[in-house]
Amino acid sequence: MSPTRRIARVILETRLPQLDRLFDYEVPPSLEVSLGMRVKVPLRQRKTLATGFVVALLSDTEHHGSLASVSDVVGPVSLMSSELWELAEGIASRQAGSAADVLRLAIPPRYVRAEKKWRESREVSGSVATLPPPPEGSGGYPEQAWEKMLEPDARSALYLDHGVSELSSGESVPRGAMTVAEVAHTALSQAKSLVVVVPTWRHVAFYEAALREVIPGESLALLHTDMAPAERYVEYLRCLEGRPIVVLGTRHAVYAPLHQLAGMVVVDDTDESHSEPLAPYPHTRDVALLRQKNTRCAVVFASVVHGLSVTRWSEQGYVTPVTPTETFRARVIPTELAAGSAAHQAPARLPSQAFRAAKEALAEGPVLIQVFRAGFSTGLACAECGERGVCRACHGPLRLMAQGVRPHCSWCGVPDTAWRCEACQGKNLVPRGQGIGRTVSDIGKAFPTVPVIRSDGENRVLRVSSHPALVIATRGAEPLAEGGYAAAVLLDGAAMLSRESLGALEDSLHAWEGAISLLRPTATAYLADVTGLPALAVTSGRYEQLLRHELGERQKLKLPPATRIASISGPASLVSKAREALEATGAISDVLGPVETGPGVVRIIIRFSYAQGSRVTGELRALRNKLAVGSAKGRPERLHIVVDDADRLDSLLND
DNA sequence: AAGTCCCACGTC
DNA sequence: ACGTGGGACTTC
Repeated sequence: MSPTRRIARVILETRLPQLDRLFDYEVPPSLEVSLGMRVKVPLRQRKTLATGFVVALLSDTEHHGSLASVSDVVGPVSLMSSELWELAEGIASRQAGSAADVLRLAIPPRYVRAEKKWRESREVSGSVATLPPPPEGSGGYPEQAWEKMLEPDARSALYLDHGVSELSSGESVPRGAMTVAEVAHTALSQAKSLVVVVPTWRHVAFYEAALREVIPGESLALLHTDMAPAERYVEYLRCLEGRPIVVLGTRHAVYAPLHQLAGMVVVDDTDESHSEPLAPYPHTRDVALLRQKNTRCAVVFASVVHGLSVTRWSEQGYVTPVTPTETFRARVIPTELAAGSAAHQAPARLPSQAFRAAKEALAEGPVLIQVFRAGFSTGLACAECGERGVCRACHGPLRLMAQGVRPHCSWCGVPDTAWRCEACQGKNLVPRGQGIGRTVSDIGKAFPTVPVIRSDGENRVLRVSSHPALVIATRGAEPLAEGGYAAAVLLDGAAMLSRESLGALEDSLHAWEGAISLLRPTATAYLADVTGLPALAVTSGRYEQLLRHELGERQKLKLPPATRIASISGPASLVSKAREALEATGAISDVLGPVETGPGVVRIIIRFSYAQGSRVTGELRALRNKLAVGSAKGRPERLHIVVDDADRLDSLLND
């Protein structure tokens, strides 16, 4: 045996759980193979070729038996750093999924022509961008706030300030985007890189404009899902060049391969777009946190109002709040709908006080009307007060499995025979959530002389001028008004809050505070049909008490994020095997279900503590890999596992 | 996924 | 005694 044996340890790019481990291959002398390269390797009887990434280069193997050889190199670029490999492995374990699936999210598909072009241009230009001086600080934050936030190992909850900033081009951006741009400038001035992860295309548009205002174009890379795949690949390659760079993008950007990484800024982490829709369903928040832990860089959660996860970390002292010292917040007035209205059946109408105020404000400029439109699942609510109907045993959502049948809990499957509303003791459950979309045309008719601008998911409007107009937008699609809106009316509050999702409260707070942040300092927002603690919180702009209260409730009811949770579904035999194995470890708190979700397919939900988290998900990953069977005919049988994503869990119930 | 091995069951 | 069809098993 030659002493200079070269062995490549490879993670295969395959979706098969049973191949979610490493394979060693001999490297033939004819091949230039380096760490992180994509290679072609023979698999099973040398008849099929698979691709994979080189995880390690070794001089020996632990494999007993002969090794096959790497057949070829796919491109001479090291696409996967050791850091990325470590991250992918960690996320796979955390989500009980395959490392290869995580790498598929992190590394864009290859485009040979784009890659060639990039390599040629790289040899020619080695230009170094000069950083302009820092922007005239919008101020408002403590001295050295950004330097402290970017220190190694720092974890922060940055409260973005309200308002609209105007760029030199005349375009408007949210002031928070300028704040983040200042942080980016600080990172570059330290010759380090920064990742800015935003939820949607809309955010990319605003943050790109803000960043271009303060940093050179060569120092900015974009990685978002709406761009052409070849372009995305080139941007990924630019990250690998090693020069300090700011990467702006949607959730996949959190994996951007960067050498001198100062930190990651995660914007609006409660936005549902941060939750990955592909297996193993990692959330940007969790990826960012693990990457922070692995590399000891900084992480910043930035938002106008924070959600339950960040609040929980803040309570525990795990993240440090960074708040503006001087800021403004528009006035908020809660208004009630006509007496006796029931949110679950009546279409939301404009409260008379808000109607009058909107009419007046329209003389001064644009008025925003925020509506909540559909997208939420059918469910049950108390006929008397509209409170959502939940199972008394586990607090899962109640559903009517068929017409005229007793409601069943869709988490634990137990029928609820004598339901009582926790809020008002009402006895009747009714379906809810109809007719909200109609509001839009009703309101338009009430203001016949003003232009009406609609902005929603399909019809995206980014900006409106300062001229009077009625801007009706669904939550999250609010255009930016030049100079800020003259007033805002926040409708459908009750429907948003009673939505049958665990994220309802966070979403609502975020939607409201986001809309309020778009107002002029002198303007007023009218919050319709919301009462109690939420109304108090929004009116005062102080959310801590409400969020702490909600966290306390979640603790009592054993709901995330106070506890960890995983849904396991698949063929009944596999699910019960997994259940037995998990119960035998003694590491899980309880099991809900099984519930039959299809012919022969069942689902259980397990709950477990954070302390036992890595043990449970690690075990779950091993079980999934072990129980996966490939059969030539019929669909391969495997477990489908969703970890910690209560909202995805809700949507799975609708399938 | 897909080829290989192996054992149970069937037929003469 | 010999075929064959379907499961389980393995993939460096």
